[in-house]
Amino acid sequence: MLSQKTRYAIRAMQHLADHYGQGPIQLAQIAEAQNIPAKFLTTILSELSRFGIVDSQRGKDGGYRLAVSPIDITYGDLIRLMRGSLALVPCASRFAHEKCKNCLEEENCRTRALMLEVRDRTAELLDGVRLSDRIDPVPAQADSQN
Amino acid sequence: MLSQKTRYAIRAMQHLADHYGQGPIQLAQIAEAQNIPAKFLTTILSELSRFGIVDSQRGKDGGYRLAVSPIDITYGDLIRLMRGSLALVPCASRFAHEKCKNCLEEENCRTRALMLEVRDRTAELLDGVRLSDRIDPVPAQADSQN
DNA sequence: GTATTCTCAACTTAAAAAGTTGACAATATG
DNA sequence: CATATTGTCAACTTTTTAAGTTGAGAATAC
Repeated sequence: MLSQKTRYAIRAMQHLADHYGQGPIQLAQIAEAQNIPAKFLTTILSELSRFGIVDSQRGKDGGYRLAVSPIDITYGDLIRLMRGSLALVPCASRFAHEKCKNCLEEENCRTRALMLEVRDRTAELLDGVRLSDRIDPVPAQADSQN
Repeated sequence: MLSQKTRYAIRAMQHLADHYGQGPIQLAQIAEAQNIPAKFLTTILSELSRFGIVDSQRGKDGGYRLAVSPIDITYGDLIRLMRGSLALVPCASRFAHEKCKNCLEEENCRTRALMLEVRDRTAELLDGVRLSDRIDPVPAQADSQN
């Protein structure tokens, strides 16, 4: 599962993408529109700013804007940035590879191949959609198979 | 990421699958072979036993065995059982659907469609591999793209 | 009846996530 | 330059979840 913080970050970035080219957007406005605790958003936006993916401006009429065109930011980028990896297990991460704690040797791991496949397919999907894309919302019934 | 507990559960189940039809396997043996803290494994196996997916037998020469043929248990099943869902966000879960906390309305969520796609592709992969399958281990270099 | 093995709720500890505080730094404007 | 506005950031608190342990008990075999 994505953390709440990651989800907030995604929504904040969507908000900035939706107002791309319209000058700086204030934190308070994003917080309100996206239903994110303002003080917490502070932490998140500063982080994104340190990552270089948003620019900030202080003082009156300051705020935040994307440092990059929304066409150049994928959901995969955001998730990797915030949570470090798209993989289900540390040893299946491509960018943040790590040995799984208490595991047997990777060479004879029974699930690593599968986990790598999952991570690759996930990446394919998440890297295929950009902040500039407006995705059609899913109608409510589409998901009531349970 | 999968929790440590889920990973332990998977390995324990693999161990039982590998010894399917050979009578009950003792917890201590699984713990040792799979490098899982024995006392913690106690909790995990009891849980799996309550789920009805393993059978247990007490007393001398007791132990655990799969309650179902390993051909009828997929990795998807195990992960769903242990962590409740395969999805990245609560609202994209098919079996444990839930509203995402602090989110906007699902009807105009910008990522739900994508998240549902990810969950479906993940499920397709994870439900396509069974405990009876021996997967070829991935050679160490295959993953060194970083 | 005793040794063995699983059961399970209650507990502890540790770690991560979520969120807040408050002092400070940059900028705009009068 | 004074002041209001807005972002910065490290330190902190609180809450939640994960990880693991304890110990008394119940079933079974011999």
